[in-house]
Amino acid sequence: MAQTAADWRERQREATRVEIRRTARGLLVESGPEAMSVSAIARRMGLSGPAIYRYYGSHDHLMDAVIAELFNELTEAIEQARGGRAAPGERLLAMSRALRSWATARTAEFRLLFAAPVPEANRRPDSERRQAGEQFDRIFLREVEALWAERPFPAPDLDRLDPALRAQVLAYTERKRTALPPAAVHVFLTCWTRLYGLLVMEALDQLAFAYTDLDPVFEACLDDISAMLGISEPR
Amino acid sequence: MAQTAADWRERQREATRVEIRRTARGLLVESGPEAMSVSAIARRMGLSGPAIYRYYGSHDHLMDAVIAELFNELTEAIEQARGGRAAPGERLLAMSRALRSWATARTAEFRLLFAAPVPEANRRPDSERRQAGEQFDRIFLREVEALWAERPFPAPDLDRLDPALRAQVLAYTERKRTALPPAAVHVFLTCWTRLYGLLVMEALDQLAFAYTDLDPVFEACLDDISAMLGISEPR
DNA sequence: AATCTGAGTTACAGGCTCTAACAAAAGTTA
DNA sequence: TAACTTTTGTTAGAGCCTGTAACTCAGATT
Repeated sequence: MAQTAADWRERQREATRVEIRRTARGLLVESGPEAMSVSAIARRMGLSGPAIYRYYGSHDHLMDAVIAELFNELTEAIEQARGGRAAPGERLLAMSRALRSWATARTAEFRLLFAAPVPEANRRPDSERRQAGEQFDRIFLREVEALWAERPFPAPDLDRLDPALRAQVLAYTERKRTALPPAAVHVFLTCWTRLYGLLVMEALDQLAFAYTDLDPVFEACLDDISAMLGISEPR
Repeated sequence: MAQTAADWRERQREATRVEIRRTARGLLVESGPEAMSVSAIARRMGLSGPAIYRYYGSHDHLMDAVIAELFNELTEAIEQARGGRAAPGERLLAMSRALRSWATARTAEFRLLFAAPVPEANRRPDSERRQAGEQFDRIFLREVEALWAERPFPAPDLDRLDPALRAQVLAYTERKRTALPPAAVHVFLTCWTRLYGLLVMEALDQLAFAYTDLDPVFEACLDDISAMLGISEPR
């Protein structure tokens, strides 16, 4: 089917949006998050400020778009790292390391994604940003499902959990429509929170009081997680 | 000794500074961190903007002062919660819960302290802010020292640690002049990072994707930590 | 009483977000 | 091709912000 002129205009429009986001990200990396101002982006693009508002209705909307794009990029990087290796355990470790590589190589971006308060906007279930975030979570969940399918790891009996916690784990299990039994979901969430927490603290420099090099700290965390998930790491 | 007029002036000055910080904090709680602008603070105090600069040289300096004050307040709240109970283990749990209570009751303030990138300023070892932060860390370390003295918890042999990690633990042990053996310091840091990470993630709403109520999650984390530190919790 | 100091003031420079009104470019149609 | 419509840019400006400069004025010192 031939392209209509409207299609072409729309493509032009999208190209400009891409350039706006690219410029914003350049400023982020060079000069920090507060440098991503509408004015500064426009200036760098050779436009005058208000022109940007033709493409993004507000600074917040622009930020959401940048964040969603980064989420997708990160997701892709991790899927790349997963590769086609046989053992799900190894894949999971590779993915975790890829996540951290991304976080340390792109600290400014990582902070934007994870080390900033999740704003109201992200609560809207239809927001592009939220979608991107959820897809990101999912790739880890899927991998743990594969791991469980291949060789179930020890999961504590749900009855031993605090009822309030159990209810939330059940709700999450339901929501995500995962094949994993709730007890395993609980283990997954525990691991995930731990990994995630460490990376966020690192990104915020909040661990500088004790550590200067977090490589071995992260590896120790991975050891813990491997133990919980019954992954025997080839040392 | 009688007070000189200069003393009185200095007291006035300090009183004004206190009011500035109090006003800033009010704005923080009511309208978020970005509401703590010099202008807004002055406006609310019935002053004109530049007056504030007589008391704090820049917005950043003012923020540092607010943060240092909050650190001290938090430290005091935790020392309060420690109380005089006999068992160091119970004291540690009480302190941890007090920390979380403070974090959840005063989310905006907690975010300011822990969930924002540690700026350069905090690297200056003489900064009031850094001092306050270090004193905060110390109270937990001191308590673990007491715990260790009373009943040493199992600590893994240092030789089993990654050399890079071991070096950092040794350096930290040295720096803090603690009586704790390095192996125990490592356990302490692991526990602390875990607790800390969970609270920061909660404060940033980064766990909302899975949990709505973090009370039981936190308690589960405390269970883990108790196990590592050999604290038998009375259930 | 004259002077000095410190705390406040206004004015302003330069940044930001975002709206309003207008100009120019580009595509559409008679 | 000429006239019309839509889209994309422009400038002007309101109203925030941080921070500096220059001024006023009250209170303490000499």
